[in-house]
Amino acid sequence: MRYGPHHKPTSRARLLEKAGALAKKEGFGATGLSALVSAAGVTTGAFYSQFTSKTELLQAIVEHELLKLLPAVETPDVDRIRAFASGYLSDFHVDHPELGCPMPTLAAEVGRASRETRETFERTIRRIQENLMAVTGNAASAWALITQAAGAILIARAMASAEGRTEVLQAARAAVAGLLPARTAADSGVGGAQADR
Amino acid sequence: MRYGPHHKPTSRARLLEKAGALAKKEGFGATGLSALVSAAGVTTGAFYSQFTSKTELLQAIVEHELLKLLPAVETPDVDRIRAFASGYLSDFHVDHPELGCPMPTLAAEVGRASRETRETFERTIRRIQENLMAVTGNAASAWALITQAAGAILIARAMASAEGRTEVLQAARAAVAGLLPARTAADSGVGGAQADR
DNA sequence: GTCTATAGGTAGATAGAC
DNA sequence: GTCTATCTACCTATAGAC
Repeated sequence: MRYGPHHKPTSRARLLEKAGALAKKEGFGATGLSALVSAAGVTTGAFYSQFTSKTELLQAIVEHELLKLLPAVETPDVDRIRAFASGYLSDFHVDHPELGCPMPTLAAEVGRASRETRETFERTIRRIQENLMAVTGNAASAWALITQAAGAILIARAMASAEGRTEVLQAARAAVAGLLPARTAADSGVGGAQADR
Repeated sequence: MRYGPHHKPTSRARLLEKAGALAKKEGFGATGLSALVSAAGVTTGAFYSQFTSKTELLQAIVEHELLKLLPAVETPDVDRIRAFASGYLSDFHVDHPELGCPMPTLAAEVGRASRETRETFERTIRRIQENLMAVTGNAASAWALITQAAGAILIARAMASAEGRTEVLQAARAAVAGLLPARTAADSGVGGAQADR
């Protein structure tokens, strides 16, 4: 869907977007419902007209956030995937969890959540993995790409020093390169590629 | 230190061990202090005689749990590291967070914690990475080994189906094999290696 | 559908007895 | 050092007005 410049998103859409960002930044369980709904500019009354419980919100956020990653991997172009990985494994991503991937921030909480929530996670992450398969050529490398990238952001954020974070990110970039088809001798440029953001 | 059969651990030691297991299973922030101290068989009074706050407990748990991993990687023997990785990337580890590595369960919370807590994490994880370097031969592969393994457990636990979990673990095992020195043609056995657990 | 107000429960932390 | 009892604050969820 496309929206005009003066379109006001529904309460549900604003909740998914703003509460999702806050949950990624501060943790879902650690953030009170009042903070989550305030971020979206509404109150608990509006929230409970859209969701039946707080745990249902986690499920909706996980699906919404993972679907936002999908367009970036819907391509058979290896260079576009390389560029995306470069942006994913960046200092910016480490420093801005609220704008980034939900896996490093929320996957541990999903692992402790209801089966329904985990089914939503699995169904959606599979769509990402299937798209990556078109580039890696096999299922295992696509999964390894995902877990290497998510794990690197998870650990980089837990490090205190900028040097430590850089070491982790550099290592992950090299590992991801090893999981993707080799580059031809012709187009070997020196890094750069700011990726999608 | 070694203890005799009738040695009773100190309150602090029991808190680190039992509260650590519970925090890994249910999440640190999500678990109330009373549950954490009850798991150790003590009360809040005993707790506050050992720690000044709940957040200080997280820091102590992170250090304690990471140090428990250290002996397993204190070897230059590639086969022992391979065996350890096999146990790490197992169904058992996915199913028993309370007995496993603190990174997949607690790293996201560490990333949101105080600088002091993150410094403790970085200092201790570096000791593990330095030991792995003796086997991988370079710093980057040692980091990539860590982030690949932790990321795989993180994502496997968020999956709903046994099939999904198995796919993720298998992919990670293959990726880890690619980061370790190649096996000689002589000793190529078919998997197995139940590892230390 | 969304607001305000509030119910009932539990959180982290402290005080005083022993 | 460790217990029990308790403080204040905040939690999720609901009720009733509009």
